[in-house]
Amino acid sequence: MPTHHPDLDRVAVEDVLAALGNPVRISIVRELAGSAGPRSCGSLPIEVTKATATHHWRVLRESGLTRESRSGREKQITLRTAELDARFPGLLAAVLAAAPPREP
Amino acid sequence: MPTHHPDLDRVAVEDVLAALGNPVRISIVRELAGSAGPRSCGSLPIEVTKATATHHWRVLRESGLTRESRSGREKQITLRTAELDARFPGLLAAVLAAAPPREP
DNA sequence: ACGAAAGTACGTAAGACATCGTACAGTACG
DNA sequence: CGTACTGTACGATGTCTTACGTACTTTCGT
Repeated sequence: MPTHHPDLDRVAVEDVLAALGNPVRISIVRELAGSAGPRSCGSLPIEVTKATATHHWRVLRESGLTRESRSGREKQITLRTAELDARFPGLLAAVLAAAPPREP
Repeated sequence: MPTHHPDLDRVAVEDVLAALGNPVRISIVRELAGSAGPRSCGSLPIEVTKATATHHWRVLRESGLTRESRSGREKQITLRTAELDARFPGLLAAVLAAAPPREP
């Protein structure tokens, strides 16, 4: 079964938002956005176990945010930046531009 | 205990996204955005029971998306549009501009 | 004062979600 | 070939979410 990547035209914005509405996943997305181009999964700074990471990668992929591919034993993951901006103009940029919350 | 509205500077973007990542809530937000100004809760087209609606209104309020007030026995609810745009520039606009998914 | 209306509080149930450990599969390298 | 490495599959578990019914509070009309 080849890995499935949804057609963005069929994705609802609330599903993208739900995928982004998780601290682990948004940190992955920020990391991917920080380095234009594919990134090997192993190089992502992740604070959960491998099994949990796999789960989050799948949620991101199924929501249409990322694209996955395989090279050797490593998985590569990319943000679908251009496609996302065509489907939801300005959304990803606005999310990525968000300043962190004030602490106290 | 007066109703609490968070200071948006202390809100993390992923919490706003999580609040928006639900079909009932995003439809409330779209409705509020469609009519600039406060809206009485009873006038919102909602497809859940009153108890569930109360739950969603609270999630929206606690995430910083809406402001609530009381007039008589009716509750008024507003989108914190300007504040949100100052804290997360372009985010709400991008979300609201999203086209619905293609059906088939 | 009484009854209807608008929400809320509370308890509860079903389902989704995040997380992990362990076992497994595929690939690379010696 | 055997071992190490990368990630997946599966199953378990605890927590969070969504949803509801019912009972209650407050407020408005009459």
